[in-house]
Amino acid sequence: MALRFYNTLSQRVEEFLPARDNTVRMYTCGPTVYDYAHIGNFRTFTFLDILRKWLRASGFRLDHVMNITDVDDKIIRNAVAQHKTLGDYTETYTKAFLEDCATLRLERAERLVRATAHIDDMVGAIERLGARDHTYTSDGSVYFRISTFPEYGKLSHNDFSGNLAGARVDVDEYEKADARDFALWKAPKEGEPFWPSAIGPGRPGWHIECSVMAIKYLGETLDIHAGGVDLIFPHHENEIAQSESLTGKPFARFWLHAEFLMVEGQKMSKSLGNYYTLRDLLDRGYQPEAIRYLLASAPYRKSLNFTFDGLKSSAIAIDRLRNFKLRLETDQYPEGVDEPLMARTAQASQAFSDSLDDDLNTAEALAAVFEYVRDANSAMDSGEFRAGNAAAALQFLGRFDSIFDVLRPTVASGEISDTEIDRRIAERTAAKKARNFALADQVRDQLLGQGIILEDTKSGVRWKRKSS
RNA sequence: GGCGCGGUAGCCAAGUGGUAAGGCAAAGGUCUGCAAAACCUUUAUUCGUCGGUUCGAUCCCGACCCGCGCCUCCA
Repeated sequence: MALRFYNTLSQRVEEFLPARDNTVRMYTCGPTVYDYAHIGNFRTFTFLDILRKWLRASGFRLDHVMNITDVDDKIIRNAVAQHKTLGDYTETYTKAFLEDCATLRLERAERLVRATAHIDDMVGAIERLGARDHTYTSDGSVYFRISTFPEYGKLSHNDFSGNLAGARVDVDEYEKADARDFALWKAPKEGEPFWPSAIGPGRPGWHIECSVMAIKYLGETLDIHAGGVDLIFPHHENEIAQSESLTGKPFARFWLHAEFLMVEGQKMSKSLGNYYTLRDLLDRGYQPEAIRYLLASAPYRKSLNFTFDGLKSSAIAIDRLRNFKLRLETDQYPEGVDEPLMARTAQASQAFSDSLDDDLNTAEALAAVFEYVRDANSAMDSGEFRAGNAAAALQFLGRFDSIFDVLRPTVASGEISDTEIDRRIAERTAAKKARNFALADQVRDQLLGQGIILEDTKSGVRWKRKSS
């Protein structure tokens, strides 16, 4: 089945292929580094990670650019308040963001680009827009005049044609000709940092960085542009207006947007006390893999209800998969293959792919995996399972984990070593042989106290590190 | 008000015009020195409400109720 995505622009599911040379040129809106990122942010970034991995699994090469917005009103406000330079202030949160991404096993984009490293490019683009009469200057700030872009609203499917004439009362401190016009370049206010430039001193507006950096690195038409649904308007709409006014070409072929995350059935907000950063959850003892699993388990276009129950369920679900893998690796199977079981594995693998091909239906893909796990466990219990089946099952599990990436435990430093564990297990096995079950149980309990779970099986003892 | 998304078992959550995936939780059972793991059985005659189309609707249409997002910088 062919890969297809829901395209916000067309409001339909469309088959996806990159425009040229099998490389997907993708731009995604990264964080504004004024604070630690919260789990709502990571819902979107986890979706992007699954997207990346599935695109590669589908045989495409990736050229993915993600921006770091390191200049904006909040950053300036906080940096000024803390008597820090912009760079010093944003470095802290940029670093924190990259650490958080690593914790959640989110792949790094091929290129991470910072807005402040592209000021000249932005100024140049604003000048070119000015040369084509798309801009005007007011009080030293430069604005994009949206009445010069008739298609404005095509992404968010808003009809602005009736609103353009009568400008509303402006709540902004800046003077705009029309309420919908947006700033390309903002004149500095008292005490604010600014860049000198051919269009006067100031700093870039929010939207221009994405247009400029995307076009610079990926060309005039992207294959995919993605982000959270809240960016559809005005951010992405404005990007389209700028970019297409600049190039005369469609800015992006596919627009993908992740729905919002709820917390315990309510919207996440600081005032409700249900606002969590990744660090908050780790401090409470939740595993990164469980967080990743929960964020990835619902399809990206549905809002996801993030609950602490769900986090616990996710950890247990991961354990089920890890147990399965451990069993495949440690049990002894007779040589050969059972053909019906091979067919079952192939069928499950196909179902997994079909689900992800279908606009990244992760919930359905997981169902395919779990149904298979049950069937394979049954086959192992009944003795039908052969060595060849185990190899095929491990391969399928590997495919699953190359996308979901939750099977590898996050091991804390300072834990008991593998060799020490093996030594203790040998002790216990000897005790069991002597029918000294009291000693055997004592060893098992001691190991459990150190986070090691032992399991007696027909093929011998196997162990695993406790995950929750 | 405009645009968009959603309301499916105790919780999370897929899905299809033909009779409800999966995970977690709960109960019982098999296996086991005891555990653990695994497996089996049970748990929505029903998919927000009310109408309509249809031989048949959770899935299509209409109305209504509820929740969420965007509508000037929030993923």
